[in-house]
Amino acid sequence: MRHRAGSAANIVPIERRPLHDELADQLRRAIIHGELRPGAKISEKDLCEQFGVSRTPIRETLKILSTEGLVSFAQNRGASVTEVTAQDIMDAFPVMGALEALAGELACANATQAQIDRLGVLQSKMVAMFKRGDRRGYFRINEQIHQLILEASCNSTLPRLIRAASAQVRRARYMANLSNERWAEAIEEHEQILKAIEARDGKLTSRLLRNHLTNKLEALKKAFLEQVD
Amino acid sequence: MRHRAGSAANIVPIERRPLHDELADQLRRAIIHGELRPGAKISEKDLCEQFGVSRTPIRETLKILSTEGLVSFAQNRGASVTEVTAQDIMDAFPVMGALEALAGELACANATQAQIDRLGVLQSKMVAMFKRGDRRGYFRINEQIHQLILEASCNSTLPRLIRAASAQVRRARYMANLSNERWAEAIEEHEQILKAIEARDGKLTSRLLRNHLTNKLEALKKAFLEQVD
DNA sequence: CCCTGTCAGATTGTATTCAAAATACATAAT
DNA sequence: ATTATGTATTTTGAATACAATCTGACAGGG
Repeated sequence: MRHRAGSAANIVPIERRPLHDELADQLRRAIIHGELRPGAKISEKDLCEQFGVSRTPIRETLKILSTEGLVSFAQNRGASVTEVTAQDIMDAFPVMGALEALAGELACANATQAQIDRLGVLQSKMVAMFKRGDRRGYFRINEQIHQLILEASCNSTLPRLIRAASAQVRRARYMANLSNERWAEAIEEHEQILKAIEARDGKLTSRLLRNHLTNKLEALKKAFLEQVD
Repeated sequence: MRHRAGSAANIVPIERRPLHDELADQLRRAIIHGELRPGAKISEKDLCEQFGVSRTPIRETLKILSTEGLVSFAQNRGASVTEVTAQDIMDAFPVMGALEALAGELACANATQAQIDRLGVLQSKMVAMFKRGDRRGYFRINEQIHQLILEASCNSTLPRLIRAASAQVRRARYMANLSNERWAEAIEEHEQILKAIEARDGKLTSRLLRNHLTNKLEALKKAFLEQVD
């Protein structure tokens, strides 16, 4: 627990985030989930009406998302959701792979035992989700695992970068379904990764994570080819 | 020549960049060069007066730099130049190393022969700068080389990410001087990297680039320890 | 003397307004 | 009919205006 205020229970620090922050989260989510389609024009006026705010925070938000690569600007012609070609998505995977591999390697060196234990717990939860066939739950735990590895890496640069790269990869998830075979494979890969981290074998962890991303991409390619509807 | 307008000579498309673009470039440079010190408060009003623009584009610019990690915001307390601890800078190097290594590996697979030839030319120029003792010129060519490798990698995600990571690394350059010994070493390393790319040996290129960054960091650490003034 | 509370001034966050450019539409010319 | 030109409308880019929050000084009480 981070804050303590007297003996009162459930005192939680009130937080009032700036509008651009809140807006960025919502728009980011909408883009990643595909609710805003690639290439779709983003009208500032429309957004103002939807969110009930003025153009200033909207414009600041769009600048942020633009830097993150989710939104593109055309001179005097406003913003649009960045188009992603299949190539763009494929490009994102090796980069993500390199970064996650590094995170894993560093985590082997820097993780606390508590963090490694927690990884084990999450892994079990994830397997439970798999057995239950709960895809949404699986993805949630999966993200928590990657997040924990990231934290354990104790590197201040990685989070920002991975965040910047992951958006495209996460977009991909919403464009093609996870096949059952691939799902089982992924679970198995995670099992190995966990073992490698527990053994604090940096090189192995690194290689496994890179392969994990490569396999993810291969599965995605296949799913795309089959899903020509 | 990209445009042709009748027979008139030297007709060049006029370009008017948005203010936030121009501003971002200038502020980014100022921060990287250390003209704006880490931790320094950034007053919007002051910037308005300095640049002769209103607060709107200034604020958009600050949001951009904030996403890039160069500027930090405190709730209702405005922006300041992001503090970098020695640890932060050290953290940036392995990340940068992983990304550059990937860029090199991909470049080996995807570079055109023309690009590789051009790398050779740049390498010669860089050696010339070294022999002349022209540090500024050296850094300029050095950046062009890394830029070219990046282009040759034909990956759409890498440029944005490397850009995001490189700022910290480039900041470091302005905080400690390049020793003559390290300079000579770096030239030699570049020579090897070039050879590996010419041989299109992806694995080797990758390893050399990662080491290059590691050595850069080691040299930096040493320079810092000596420079206790 | 230190702590607390209040208030003026300054600064940031957001809304509104003004200006410039792009699009849409109507009209004229070939 | 089709292209080109001129005008109106819309939308973006930037500036200004207003509101909320913070800073710091100072007064009064413990």
